[in-house]
Amino acid sequence: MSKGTFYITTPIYYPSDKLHIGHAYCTVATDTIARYKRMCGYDVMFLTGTDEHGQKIEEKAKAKGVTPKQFVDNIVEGKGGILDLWKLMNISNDRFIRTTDDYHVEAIQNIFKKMYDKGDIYKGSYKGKYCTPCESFWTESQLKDGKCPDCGREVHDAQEEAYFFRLSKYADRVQALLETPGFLEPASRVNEMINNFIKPGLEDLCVSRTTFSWGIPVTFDPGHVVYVWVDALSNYITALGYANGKYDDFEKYWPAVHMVGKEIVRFHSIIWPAMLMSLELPMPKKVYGHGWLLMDGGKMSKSKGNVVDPYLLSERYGVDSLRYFLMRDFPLGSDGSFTNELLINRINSDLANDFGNLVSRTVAMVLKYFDGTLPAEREAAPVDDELIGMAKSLRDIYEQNMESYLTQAAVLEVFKVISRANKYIDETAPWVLAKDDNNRARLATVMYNLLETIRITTTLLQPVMPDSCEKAFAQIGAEEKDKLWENAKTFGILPSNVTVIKGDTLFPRIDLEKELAYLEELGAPKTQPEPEAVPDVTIDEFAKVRMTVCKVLECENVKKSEKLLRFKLDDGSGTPRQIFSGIAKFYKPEELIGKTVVACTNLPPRKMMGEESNGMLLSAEKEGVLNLLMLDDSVPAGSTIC
RNA sequence: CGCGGAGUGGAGCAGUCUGGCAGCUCGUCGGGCUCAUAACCCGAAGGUCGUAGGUUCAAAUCCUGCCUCCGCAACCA
Repeated sequence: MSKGTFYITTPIYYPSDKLHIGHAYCTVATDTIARYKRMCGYDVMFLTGTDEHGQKIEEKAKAKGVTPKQFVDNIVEGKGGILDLWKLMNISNDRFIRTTDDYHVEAIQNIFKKMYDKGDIYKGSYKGKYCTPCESFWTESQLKDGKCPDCGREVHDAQEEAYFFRLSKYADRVQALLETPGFLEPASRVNEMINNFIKPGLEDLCVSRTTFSWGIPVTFDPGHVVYVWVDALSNYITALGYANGKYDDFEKYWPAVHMVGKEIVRFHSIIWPAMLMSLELPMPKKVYGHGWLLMDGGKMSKSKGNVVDPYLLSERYGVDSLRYFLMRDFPLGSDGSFTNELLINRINSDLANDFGNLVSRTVAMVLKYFDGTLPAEREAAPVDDELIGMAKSLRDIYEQNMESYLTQAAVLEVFKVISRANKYIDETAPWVLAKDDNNRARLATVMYNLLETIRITTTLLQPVMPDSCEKAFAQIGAEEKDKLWENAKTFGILPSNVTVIKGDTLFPRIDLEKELAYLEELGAPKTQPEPEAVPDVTIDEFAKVRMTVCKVLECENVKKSEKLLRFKLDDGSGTPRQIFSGIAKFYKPEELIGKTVVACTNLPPRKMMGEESNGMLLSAEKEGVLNLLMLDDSVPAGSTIC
């Protein structure tokens, strides 16, 4: 029965925070494809996991006063954590990899060594470009006007050593791979990758760090830890047992289909293939860059307070409803906007009104007219043909779409048939047939055709809504064999004397107004990041901050920047001080000239839009609106705040 | 001239490659039905396809300019 193996992966997520609906979207899409492939008879390996190393987690853990491992353990395995979320959302991953797992660590060390021995990883010594305050080093091309891209300060020749991967060596082969039809989808990403990254020239990639320790140590050079690329991307092969003894599935499942967000297409379609080339392994079968869910037209982000909690939505409206919405409303390859209203409308119209209600009314009629069990007699009519025809041809259309990762279109086709079935009920008017006993055979035929249509559509909806389909099957009296893919293109699989069973409402209707009000109320506090505990500051620490009263001498917009204003200030020192401030949205430059403002003047200089900013103007902020702190003009420039 | 995406009835989208009566879902209005989850079925209204020009017998579709929105990048100390 097995058609062979199929290996599909999600990205491994970075557990520095709770996951949001965007992560859930990607994972549900991958899960749907994995379930579809299993249904078709493939031996599927579906992998997801977490990428747990790196500076950011090290810092977050430190701020919380726990070890990095404790920190990620809590986010991954803790209550309401990532594992809980995937369990709740019915994600059918076969394996879950954490980059802190022993076998992965071991494998990475082996892989690193292997690439080093081959000469594809070499120890580099910089000509320069180290930023001491940031403790970061940069490649020549990363520098902004020759200065640190992070803080804008001067960099100096660094004697820092680091390991590099010869990415440049594989540029031509990577380009050829990118141009291979079907490798990177949607195809529009191909040009983006080639134009932005390949054509300007690939530079060798720094693959080790010495500036933080939360990572996998380089075995032959303590002090270095493996940086994200090798560590994270390799998960796709280490999870199969490559270069480690934990599993032995590499030969069986590799190569993979990688589902990734469009922001990380670059790493998966350029760096990862180059690494595989170095390891002399086969290329991934496909990299699919899916779009993003946008909130009210904008990107989802914590700072915008528009992060949607998949946990909350799943629990309130049902996992399958959420899964269905994600697969139905968004074309996989492009962005889509997420709103609560769309979600609820979709659940009501498609799931409650069309699908759920079809099952409900059909089962109710079989119960009412035949006490639940159909008699064997049949009487066909021409009106049956269109419905039966659509139901029989549905599987092929569905398959075609699913094979092209057009999950949205596949689901849409299923619902066309569901709609047709609802129309069929009107056309045949079973309640009229039921009035005359002579119509028994005809009535039974109508009921049977409906049950069969439900069986086929439910079969095909299983990858998206596994639990609900199970419930629907139970109601129409389907047995295991009736749920199979092999039987989804045949009409007449249910026994002619099938018995239906009344069940609970599959998808209860949702009161739109009420729920929107509820979500809004809940959303406000819920989407705000938990207020970080504000640590106490000693008077000594506070005294370190030097705040100086300044008069605005000049103020102008910075060209090509929508946020920045450039200020020349009289800080009482005699030489004008230049400060940039991101308040262009709230003030016109001319209205600020001559005003008395306050600046923090002992911050290190910072490079902004190519120029130096020497300090920070103080503003009052609430809900994203900034008000520049202005003093009475009688306060002289150069006064300090104390 | 940094890179890219998008502007189509009230909302969300398809159609643009390969010109040929402007389509889908939701919403609104009218009707039908009573098996069903106030559901289902039928019908109607509603669009100068962002804008200005060009090519053509014919443009949402091809070409040129412009406007607006969004994402990346940058930046928001």
